[in-house]
Amino acid sequence: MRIDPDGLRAPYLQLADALRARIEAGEIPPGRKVPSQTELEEESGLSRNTVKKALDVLKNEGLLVTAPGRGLFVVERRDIEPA
Amino acid sequence: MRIDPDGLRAPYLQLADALRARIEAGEIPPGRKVPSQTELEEESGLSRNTVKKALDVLKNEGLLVTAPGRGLFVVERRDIEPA
DNA sequence: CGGGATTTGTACGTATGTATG
DNA sequence: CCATACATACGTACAAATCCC
Repeated sequence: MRIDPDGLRAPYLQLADALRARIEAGEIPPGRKVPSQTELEEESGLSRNTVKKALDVLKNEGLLVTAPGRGLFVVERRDIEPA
Repeated sequence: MRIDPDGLRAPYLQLADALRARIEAGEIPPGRKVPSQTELEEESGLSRNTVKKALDVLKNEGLLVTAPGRGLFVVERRDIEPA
């Protein structure tokens, strides 16, 4: 999960991109639980807040949904369609 | 800008609601500069991050755009239509 | 062009609340 | 009751863009 803190693109966007790629590549199946925020923190070396910010992007895109106390889930595939 | 920190609705959502109402009521004309984040902090009594989170909601709704170094602007009215 | 003031963007650390199991 | 996991909020620091003198 290489994140370059000095890259042109902000780290939270790099993380969002990386996760989006993994989801769209089918690496993380729909309806499946995704690595927890804590795991993503460790994988990426970013802070909790920054990880959440990346997840916010993907939630806004409709790719992910979060369930308090349960985890992070990939939304059923319905291609690209915003709210 | 009464925000109830103990309300059922999270403060950042209360602020987003309040701003949305002011925009949709035409109180803040399109293309006009909106109170700065610092001003919104003072008006609402919320922290910078929380104000920004409220603004993120409205930006995602397409109601606002931000311009670094310049400020916050109400988007030209094109009714409700996401990306 | 320099430099300060203003304003938004990004990031971290921390504390607390809520939901689930 | 406890552990895990996400949600909200505050404070802080620094970067980048813009504006104005």
